[in-house]
Amino acid sequence: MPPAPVGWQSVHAEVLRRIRSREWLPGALIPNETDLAAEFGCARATVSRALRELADAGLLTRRRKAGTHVALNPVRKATLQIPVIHEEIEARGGTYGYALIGRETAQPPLQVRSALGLAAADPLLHLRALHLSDGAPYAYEDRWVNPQAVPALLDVDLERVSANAWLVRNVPYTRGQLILSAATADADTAEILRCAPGDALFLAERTTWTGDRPITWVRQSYPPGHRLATEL
Amino acid sequence: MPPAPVGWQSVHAEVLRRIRSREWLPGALIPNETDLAAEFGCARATVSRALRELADAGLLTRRRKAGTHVALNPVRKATLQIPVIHEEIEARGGTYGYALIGRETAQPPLQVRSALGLAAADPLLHLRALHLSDGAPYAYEDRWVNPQAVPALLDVDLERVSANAWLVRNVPYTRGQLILSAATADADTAEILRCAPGDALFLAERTTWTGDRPITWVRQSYPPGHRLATEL
DNA sequence: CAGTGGTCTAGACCACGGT
DNA sequence: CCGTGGTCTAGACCACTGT
Repeated sequence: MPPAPVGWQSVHAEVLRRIRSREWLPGALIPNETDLAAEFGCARATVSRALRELADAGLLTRRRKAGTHVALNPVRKATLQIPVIHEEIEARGGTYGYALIGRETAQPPLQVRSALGLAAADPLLHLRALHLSDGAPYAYEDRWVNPQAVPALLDVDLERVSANAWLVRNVPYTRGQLILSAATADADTAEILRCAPGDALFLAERTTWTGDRPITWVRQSYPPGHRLATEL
Repeated sequence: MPPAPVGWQSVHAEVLRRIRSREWLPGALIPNETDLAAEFGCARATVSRALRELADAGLLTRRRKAGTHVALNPVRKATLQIPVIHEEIEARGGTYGYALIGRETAQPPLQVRSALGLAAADPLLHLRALHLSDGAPYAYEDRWVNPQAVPALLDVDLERVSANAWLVRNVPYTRGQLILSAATADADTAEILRCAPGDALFLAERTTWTGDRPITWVRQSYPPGHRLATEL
């Protein structure tokens, strides 16, 4: 019988086991790639692949010459999926609805200007919309779009297609920022979301650029009870 | 002069450029690894590495025999860093402080029992603590620990070392869940965080297991103004 | 069945950064 | 300086899956 096949996943699993079992303590130097390859009976590239994955996951720290150490503070990384709301709702089994509340060209407030890095007070396209799940308010969306970066959006029938969906498909971004926070509902927002003024809303603010050209700033407000969950 | 050196990063960059420039449209089939390797003048493994990174990032969809396609919905993934609060505060330039508010053994509420998957009403260690930045309340922590999974924690001087820090260093977890949400502050929490009752708090609830054995459930409440930011 | 991605190998050279 | 990780190569075999 030949020896059990050694793949990078089995090396990954074994190293992970040694870390979790505290056989290799936090901060400890582990054997170098060549030695591990000899021990596991595989090529160095295979060990390299396994250790790279563990380093990406934050469990190992790797430096040339210094070697590979077990991370002192296993960085807890959580990967959030930020789906298009349309799909987020249908994934939960709801029926998606969309209502455009307002569409105008206006001067953005300071918060939006600074987030987008716009110095001049150029007017932006201001869109307000409500996403619905089974007819009930799901999220209120307050969006500012730079028309210079997305001239074609002006010709889109935003009553039928949400700006969200259209932008995702038509304007690739190269950089984006996401900020999560909480805030109490003001009277207007409460009415739109059909909750009480003062209720705690979950906010997700996204800013996106292509290169150094700002595309859009959007704040989605979720009514009480909304949860954003992820596995660690 | 030899041709410019081709590394997987340059292949990555060029493929990314073609996707963003819409040279390769969403849904389109792109050339296979062998052809791309020939085009770029490098080994197939180099192309493979580049395409794998892009697939991991959600920009490409790869299936054997079907080939590699540009993703229709570039999944917007956000990787959140969940640091130990101690470091989170010091990274912002603040001085960390910690105060234990309560420590008792008690029956957990239903929410905690179900999150941990505990059927029997075994008593858990209940810890309440306040994290401070420069003396000001930074986050209120409500934690329930399964003493059967972590007997050694009973001997730790929790006045000096936060349970958070101790657990991170001493109890590796194999599975965890993170839930982010918003809620209004009740009277007790408001007093602890020195904010007004009814203020919107940002909540982060974490549940962790080793194997199928529950370790701890913790809810950290952040006062108004707290933001969790990440790059996309 | 056959095309494509997924992986392994053995060897090589290079870049970084402790010593 | 020189050990260590980072990467590339050319070739090979395998696993999955659409046809």
